[in-house]
Amino acid sequence: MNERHQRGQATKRKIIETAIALFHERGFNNVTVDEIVQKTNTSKGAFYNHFRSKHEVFVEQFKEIDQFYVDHIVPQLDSDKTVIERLTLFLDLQMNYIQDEIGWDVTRTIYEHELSTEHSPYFLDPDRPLYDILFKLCEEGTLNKEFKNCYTAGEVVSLLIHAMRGILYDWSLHRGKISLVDEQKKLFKVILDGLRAN
Amino acid sequence: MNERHQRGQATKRKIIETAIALFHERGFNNVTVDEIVQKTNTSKGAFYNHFRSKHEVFVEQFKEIDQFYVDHIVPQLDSDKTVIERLTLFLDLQMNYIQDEIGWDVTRTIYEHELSTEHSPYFLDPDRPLYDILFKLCEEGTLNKEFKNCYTAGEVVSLLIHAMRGILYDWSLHRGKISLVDEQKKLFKVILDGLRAN
DNA sequence: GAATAATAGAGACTGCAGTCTGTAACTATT
DNA sequence: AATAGTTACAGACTGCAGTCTCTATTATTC
Repeated sequence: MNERHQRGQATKRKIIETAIALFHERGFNNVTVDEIVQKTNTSKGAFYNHFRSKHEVFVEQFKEIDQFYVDHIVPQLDSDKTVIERLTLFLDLQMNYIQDEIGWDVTRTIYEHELSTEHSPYFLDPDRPLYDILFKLCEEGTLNKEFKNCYTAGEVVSLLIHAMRGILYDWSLHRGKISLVDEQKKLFKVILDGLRAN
Repeated sequence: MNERHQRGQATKRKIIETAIALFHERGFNNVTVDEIVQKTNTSKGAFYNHFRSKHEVFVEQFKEIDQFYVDHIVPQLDSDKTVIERLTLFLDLQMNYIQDEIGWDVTRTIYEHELSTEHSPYFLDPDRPLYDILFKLCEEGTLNKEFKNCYTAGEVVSLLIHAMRGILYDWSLHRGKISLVDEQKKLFKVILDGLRAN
């Protein structure tokens, strides 16, 4: 149960790397599975043995996003700051990262695929680190009474997630021609103003 | 410039009606263009003469939504009320209509395909009645000083649209298992609170 | 009204994601 | 070590959206 498996993983890795490079170069829709397969000297059989769809290769890249949050953003959230300040910082760093490192085409592809009926979406996975990060922050915010007391932590998280989705959706729809970072700043300022206890 | 054109329009109508009925019956993805074409005794040539894609036929149905806004919601917006009250009412009636009459699966399909089309998406059509409705309301709101004076009407519309997209996206993602109407109420309450001049 | 242009439509064809069947190389079992 | 089971992979094949070319009929121009 080893040598064969390892060769398999090597093939998978090779496909991921090649595919992601090609997608980045020319866009998801302009890269065919046949091309990926040819460039990696593998086959359709190999490809679909490791991935259920062309989209699924993207999920690999997408998981980097949450990992980045955990590794690089959360440690920067200085606990001297108020929860609202920390949320603002988190959202700002998050959107900057997505805009600069992930790009609208990858985001678009993920948002499209998550809606497609076939497989159950990663966005709804309750174990996604993102949800945990936000929930902990919001919980602290409700305890601190930073938020109006009619909102529970869970409700605040839901609101923020909805807003995030909307911004990222529209940014993808506009093919990056609106500024994710600017739009995010405006929307979350309003939302956090609306949540803040007076 | 007449008889031929009329026959063309009749064909187009026949295709729309048949297609929408089939989509409703078995879902967008389970209906093929070949089937539509066969059932209407037309051809691929006819179909793609009238529509640029299969999705475009589907959008016809979605356009009803905007028509509904114009015909049934806008007239209810009593101008005695403040702009914020009118916006709240508009959003409430809108989401009720989408939840009850359009349904999450149609919404999901639209949201998915708006991201995927090569052609420019209906959502970005600046002539969509929705944008005009919202803009006029928000413009009045800024003139009235109902909103904090740092926001232009255009910015307020953008915020509302982002929020709407996020809510509808998540509702579709959850396959209607969250209440569109409830989530909408919570989110827009916060946003309008955040926008309101003190 | 003859000649020319325009276009609704027919249907064969292409491109590509995803499936299906087969196989060779490996692993597990006895 | 012989046999049976497993799996990474190959590549032919299918299904379907969308394109291309061609035609027949209607509109326009002189």
